[in-house]
Amino acid sequence: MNIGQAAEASGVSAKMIRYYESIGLIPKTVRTEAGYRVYSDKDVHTLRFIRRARDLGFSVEQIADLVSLWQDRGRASKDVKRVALEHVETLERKIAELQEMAGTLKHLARTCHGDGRPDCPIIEELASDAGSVTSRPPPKFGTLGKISVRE
Amino acid sequence: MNIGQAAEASGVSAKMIRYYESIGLIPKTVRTEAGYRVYSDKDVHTLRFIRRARDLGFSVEQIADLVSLWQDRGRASKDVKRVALEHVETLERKIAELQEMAGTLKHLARTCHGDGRPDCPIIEELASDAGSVTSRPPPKFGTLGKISVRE
DNA sequence: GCTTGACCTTCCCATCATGGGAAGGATCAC
DNA sequence: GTGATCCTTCCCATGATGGGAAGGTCAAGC
Repeated sequence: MNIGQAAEASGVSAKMIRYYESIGLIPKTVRTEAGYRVYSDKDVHTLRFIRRARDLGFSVEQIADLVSLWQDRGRASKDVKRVALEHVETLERKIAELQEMAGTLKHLARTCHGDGRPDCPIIEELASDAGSVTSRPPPKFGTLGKISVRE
Repeated sequence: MNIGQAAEASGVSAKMIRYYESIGLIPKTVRTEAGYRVYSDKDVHTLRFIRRARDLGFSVEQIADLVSLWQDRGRASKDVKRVALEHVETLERKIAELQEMAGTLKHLARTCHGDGRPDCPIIEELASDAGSVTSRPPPKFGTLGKISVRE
């Protein structure tokens, strides 16, 4: 099977399959004489595993752990559980951070007329001289990076 | 005031101040003869405004809107409110997405012994042949990008 | 006046996962 | 054999941020 079919079957784009190969997440495939990558059903299975883990928000690094645990038949389930629960914690920290942003904004928006007049508590809060706009200001040297909410 | 002092006073790093200037979010500053950027208290005020908006998760693009609304004394508060509420919606979509991931994982983790034995529902779910791991699979051609949960 | 350290400048690189696209070769269906 | 569709590699872009190098500037202390 060529890369396009493997992509179709696994839900991982051809571009990403090549990328995963380049960073060593998946091994280099067999090639045809012409240099085309060739995939087996087993490879597709692995790719699907990876896609599911991505859908759950695991980083490529964590996925590498998960894949090797998956392929280690003697693994201890606690090792898998640990990876999963650590990720849950990360997710929950992010959720809390986003919720604080959304909460602050909703509160400000509630107090804003939202009509044709110029006075607006939202702008005023952003422009205020006081410390921080969030209740717990993001620690300058904290462990949490900026949250990305790009679409 | 030099860039370092402006950074200190505003909470925006010197690196980011230069970046914001380079992309046109803030205007080019006056320079000393030696080429050093010079900032006024008003500039610092603007930078602090920007930092607060960043803390609330607004993108640089949205911040550009907010800054120009801020500086437009005749703005309609509804224009500010719209930007804010659109961002709240984005935040809430992200929150829901992260919550779904966390929920799925917590459920799987609950059913995993987490001991020395190898059998693990988490891995099994990732490796399963069924469709998607999340209840509503991320639409392949949807409007929502991948969620970033990097730290 | 000269040295030293702290500051500033620009420029390039890295992140992380992903896609776009170009240039060129391979394969396949007709 | 020809055109369409695939594949290859390579480079670039995203978004906000930091790291760091190479070199210029400035102020304080001697």
